[in-house]
Amino acid sequence: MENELSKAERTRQFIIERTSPVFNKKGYAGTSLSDLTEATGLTKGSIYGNFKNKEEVAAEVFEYNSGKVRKQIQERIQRATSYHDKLLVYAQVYHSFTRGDFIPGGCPILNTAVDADDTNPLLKDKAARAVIRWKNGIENLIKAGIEAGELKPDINTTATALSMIALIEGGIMISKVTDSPANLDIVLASVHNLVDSLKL
Amino acid sequence: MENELSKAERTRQFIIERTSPVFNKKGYAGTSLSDLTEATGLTKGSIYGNFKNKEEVAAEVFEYNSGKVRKQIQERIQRATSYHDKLLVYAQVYHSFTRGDFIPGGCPILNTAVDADDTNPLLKDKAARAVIRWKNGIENLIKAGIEAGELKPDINTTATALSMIALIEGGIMISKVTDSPANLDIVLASVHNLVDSLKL
DNA sequence: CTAAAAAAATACCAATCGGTATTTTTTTAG
DNA sequence: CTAAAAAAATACCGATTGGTATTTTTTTAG
Repeated sequence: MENELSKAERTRQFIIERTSPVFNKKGYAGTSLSDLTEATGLTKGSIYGNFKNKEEVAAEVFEYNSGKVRKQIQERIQRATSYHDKLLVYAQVYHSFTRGDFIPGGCPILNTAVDADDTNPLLKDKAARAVIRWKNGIENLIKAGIEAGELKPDINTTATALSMIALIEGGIMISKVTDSPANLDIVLASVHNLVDSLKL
Repeated sequence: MENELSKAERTRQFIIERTSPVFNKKGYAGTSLSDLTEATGLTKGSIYGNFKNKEEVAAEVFEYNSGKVRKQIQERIQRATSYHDKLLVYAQVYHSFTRGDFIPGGCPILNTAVDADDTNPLLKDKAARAVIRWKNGIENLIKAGIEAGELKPDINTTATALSMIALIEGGIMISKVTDSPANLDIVLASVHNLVDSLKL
């Protein structure tokens, strides 16, 4: 066998990839087993041979979707030279969100958080961890920027991080529901201004 | 008959009131007909005698929930004397959101927008109209504040309105998923700062 | 108080739901 | 190439889904 991945690993990944847009668009309750068989071309027996149940597929799909966004952001942050530019990456990456279909259905964190916060503890916990990780990432960038002498030393890091995330997620919600990418641009300009105001 | 409302009108309203927390928490697909009969104590026949289908109940429930929030805000805005204080009402009202259960399940606009934007055109349209109405309300307050000589004349009204809404809705999402009302307070403080910065 | 009208309950429907036991096919290691 | 192991397909399960036709009960107007 040439492939390093077992058949099981490969179909698991295949199921996750194919069903990821469905869960992100329709939500957990709105996605049925027949949606999964339709999206994959596989049968129920095959899906249940690779996953314990629907919830396990949804959980792995969330990790897949949110990980995709996170890696894209991390990559761009590494390429950015100043901490100011690193912080701007968030506004830039989410700009492309409402346009193309990098992640069909929009931000998986927003979708899963709202979908699961009153219904599914497992998915809620995963969404919460993603938010906290994101917050910590921004805070650490700001702190590093301060230590490097690039940013103002008196910044409220937590308030800045949470406000950036809130603006982005709220902006995505607004632009998606109003079918207006321009609305997201306007809100992302506020994120841009916020990041600019951190500079010394 | 003492009551001015017909029996049909009264049960219609009764069904809307009783099922409103269910739809707001579980979403459209996640709410079943048996959830509706359970919440009301009525039978399916009774519900379908008063509503065309599940979607019509959900649509009226959204109007009920979002209207409840809107009226609360309007009432407080009328009592506020300065335009600065009127704009602050938004931050104040949503503060109580994550605490008590004024609207169980959180902001109906956020919930319905995210729930319906890829699945239910009717509910999506209602959520979109609610967002736009909210945006126009803020814009009109700012314009009136400028004309009254209370606020800076060079404010970007659309950007300010959309950023306020995005901050509030994003903040609600964050605080609900992380089970931290403090996180909402932090974001609402940013809204407060934003409103303060509009003053002459 | 009564009779017509309206509302609610009962009983039912096919379709689909998430999930499992079993059989068939494919992969894998020797 | 072969045989054991694993994966996928088939066939099935009871429960629930949204919705309707019909009957019973309640409201309403005179």
